[in-house]
Amino acid sequence: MATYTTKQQKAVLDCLSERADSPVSAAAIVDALREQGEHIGIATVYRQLEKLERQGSVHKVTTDEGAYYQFCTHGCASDCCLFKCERCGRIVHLDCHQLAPLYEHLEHEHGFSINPRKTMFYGLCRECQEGA
Amino acid sequence: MATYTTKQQKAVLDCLSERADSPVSAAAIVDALREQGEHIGIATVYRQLEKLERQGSVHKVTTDEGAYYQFCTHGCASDCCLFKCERCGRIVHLDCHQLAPLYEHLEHEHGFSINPRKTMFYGLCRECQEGA
DNA sequence: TTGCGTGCAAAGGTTTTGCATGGCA
DNA sequence: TGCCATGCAAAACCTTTGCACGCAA
Repeated sequence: MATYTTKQQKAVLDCLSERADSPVSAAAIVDALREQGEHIGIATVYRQLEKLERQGSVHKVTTDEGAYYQFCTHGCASDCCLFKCERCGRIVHLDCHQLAPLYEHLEHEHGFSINPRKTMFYGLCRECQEGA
Repeated sequence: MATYTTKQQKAVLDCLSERADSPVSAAAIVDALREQGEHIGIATVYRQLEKLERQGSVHKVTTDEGAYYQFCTHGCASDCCLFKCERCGRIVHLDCHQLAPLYEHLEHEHGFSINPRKTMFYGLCRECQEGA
């Protein structure tokens, strides 16, 4: 199956790569592109996101507020995860050298091989803890 | 505000407690109760789940396939998390003594206080790894 | 009897799908 | 020119809400 390069395709990918490492929702992509004067149907955005996810350029992460997509610059090695603040809703990409040994332990002792790209920690970020 | 004890309320709670520690969707609760001959509207189930969540007897967890609710027998201390297999969809409650030090590290070194009740690891369970 | 809880249906939000048209190769 | 990609609208889900009625206290 051949695959064409369209301007919509490029627009979605550009939009994500400009926001590398910060997850964006499909609706936010449509809004961002509209501000640049590009009108793209949300169905197209979803279809492009699915395609980008299949080819591995973009990661889909699921939260308590719907799906987010992120263009990942680094290789998403075994020492990262995602964190979402339950108060402010911010999602951050968290790198921590202590994750790798944990993931290894979970794999060898518990039989679960972890996908760091989707793994999501919930809690409160520093700012929201202070404000609480 | 007074609160009444209804048979629907009891049915939802019983259904969850029979499946303690394994997350169940709202639709699954309706189905399970129907099999017992109890017809309960899904709106009622959602309303009961919300109430149970507010009073802390039930935890709501969000996955890539919608919300699940679980009756938690133990205190959900700082050494647990949830794991969902990306292949078979099974969700398990994972207790691991290595989680507590990680959560502490994330709190003190990264400023994120973790909520183990909602934190969700994704990956492959042992069975699905072998079958892959 | 009072008013909370229920059921049904409708509404809301997000994501997917069908179909005719547009545009890349 | 072929056929993949797009856009729009409709459909499909999941979850919430409105409203009249039922039922616990």
